This record gives sequence, C-alpha cells and structure tokens, in this order.
Amino acid sequence: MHFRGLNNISIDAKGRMAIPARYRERLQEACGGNLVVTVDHDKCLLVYPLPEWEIIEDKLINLPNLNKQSRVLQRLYMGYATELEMDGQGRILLPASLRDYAGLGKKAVLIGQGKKLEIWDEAAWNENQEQWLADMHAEGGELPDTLAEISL
Amino acid sequence: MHFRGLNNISIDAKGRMAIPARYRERLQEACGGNLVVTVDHDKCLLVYPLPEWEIIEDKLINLPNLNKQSRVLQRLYMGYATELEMDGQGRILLPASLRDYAGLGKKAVLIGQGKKLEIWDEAAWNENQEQWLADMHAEGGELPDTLAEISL
DNA sequence: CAATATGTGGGGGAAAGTGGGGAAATGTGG
DNA sequence: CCACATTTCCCCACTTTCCCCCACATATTG
Repeated sequence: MHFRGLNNISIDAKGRMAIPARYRERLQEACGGNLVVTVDHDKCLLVYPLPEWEIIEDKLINLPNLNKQSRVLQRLYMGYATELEMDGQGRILLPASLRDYAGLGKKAVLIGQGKKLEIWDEAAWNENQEQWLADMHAEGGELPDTLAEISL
Repeated sequence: MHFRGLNNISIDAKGRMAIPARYRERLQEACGGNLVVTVDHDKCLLVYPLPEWEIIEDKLINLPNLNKQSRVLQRLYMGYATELEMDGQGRILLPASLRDYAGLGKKAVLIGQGKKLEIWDEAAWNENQEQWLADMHAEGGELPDTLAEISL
C-alpha cells in the first residue's frame, strides 16, 4: 500500500490544499487523518502519516549529533515538522513558514513517494525535472552499483 | 507470456486509448485489469500489470535515498506512476500530465516489451528509430561487455 | 454479404475540486 | 481582565473534471 502518482493541485489564498480523493481514504485508515508535514533539503515539502513520521523521527533523534550534517538534518526535518489534520472537505492548511520554504505559489504538484507524499511548486517541479532528465542522458550509463541492478 | 509487437493506436480528445483486443484477455488474467502507467526517461510511457509494477516499486523504495540519483529515479518513476483500469470498452484514460510528458498527440504507437508495454507518440517513435539505427552504424561495433555476448 | 467483433466518438450524471462568507477560537495590547 | 485584531475552521455554492453508458463506424470472420 504505497503512495504513487502525480496530481496537480491548487493552493488557495488561505493556504489550503485539497488532498486528492483517492488518497483520503488511505490516509484515514493509516493515521486517522493525523499528518506531519516537514521540509526536504531540496526545497519541497514532505507529508507523512503520523506513525510513519515517528519512525523517521526516532532515526533522526539517534543520529550522532556531534556530526555537523546530523545536526543540520535534525534542525531542518524536526524543526519544521508540523502536525496537522484534514478538514471536513479533505483539505490541509499549510503554515506560511512551510509554504515560504518551498516557494509555493498558487499552483503546486503533489507526488506519491511510497510511504510519503511530496509537495512541489509547479514551476520548480518542471525545472527540476528537465534538469534531472538532462543529467541522466549526459551521464551515459555510469550509475552507482545499487542502481545499476535495477531494470524497469 | 510476454508482450510483443507493434500497434498503431489513436488517442481521442479526452485522452482515451483503446488497448488492442488481443492484449485485453491477457491483462485481465494477469492483473484483473489493474494497470500502472508511468514515464520512462526517454520520453515515452510504460504500462505494467499492477503485480509487475509492485516488484519494481519495492526496489525503488528501498534505494538509499540520500543518494541524489536514487531520488531522481524515485521521483520520476514512482512520482508519475498512475494506477488505472480499463473501462467497459477496453480503453484506458491517460492523465494529462502523462500525455504531456510523452508529447502524445492523436496518433501513438504501442509496443510490446516483455513484461511491459511502451507508448510512444507516433512522430517521436519514427524519429527515434531513425536515430537509433544511425547511431548503431556509427558506433561501429563497440559494445559494452554485457551486450557483446548476445547473439541474435 | 451477413454477422460479429473491434475501434471511435460524444452526452449526461455524479463526484471531486475550488472559492468565499461568517462563526468560533486564539492571540495581542492596552 | 477586557476589547480588539487575526487566524482557523466549518459550511455552502459554484465550477470543473471524470466516468459510465449508449450509439455509430470500421474491420474481420464465416
């Protein structure tokens, strides 16, 4: 039972975002509508069902925090993590601080990523996607070992 | 039990595409009509029976996602993966985002590729095919080791 | 040539997405 | 502690999209 697929979403003037209907039922049973939204280090937002988030949180807490990168991860991911619920119409209200972080305007893209969902500003998503595709073709087959084994 | 062969397909104004009748029965028994369509990094679409897709999805989810290339693969392949069913007439409705990605117009080509099917815009298919043939002749027999062993 | 199967197009009803007004709750400053 | 401003949430109404069904055109088979 994983999240997948792309949805074009509009964010209204109040910062509300409608969760696609096909995800709502799954979110209800996975976590009773309790979600956690946080930031990702490449300028998008991550949405977890609360139980899934708590697993991640434990990992973050137990990182060796004399390491500088560990502290960065902790401050970003835990620092921005916000608990929120869907309203009666299946929408979530994204706090202004998170919207600012991800540069979210009126149009956004919601993509399923297994145990979590990602929210991108539409323009940012398109730009990144072009870059990714260009990189993949430029690299010409030089992939890390873990990736080389995958065949689609 | 593999898919093979090439079919010319038309996509109507609503984005619907008729699956050739000879594939339908096989798709029904393979997955009860549950299909997953996603993108490929060279601008075509991939159609999997749901069980086949889930095998790939598991591999994708378990990739080390602090690695940049892993995230790109996850975002593209899982991000666009859309679950859909055939309607009463054996057609599937391709979401606008997927049609845009692959540049699909009214005429498309459906190609059997073993466990999956590929969908190309007809014009794009023809152009690529010419290019591939030209490249193969230009390279003059310099193949990677894994390919050198194959005899057709 | 008839008869069946396949491909193609379109209309209508239901569901989902979108936006705004107002009440309740929360926070702030006097 | 009270008055005011702001935010949050709930409800209603409108618009758009999606999906199911029917009807026709084309191709295939006996």
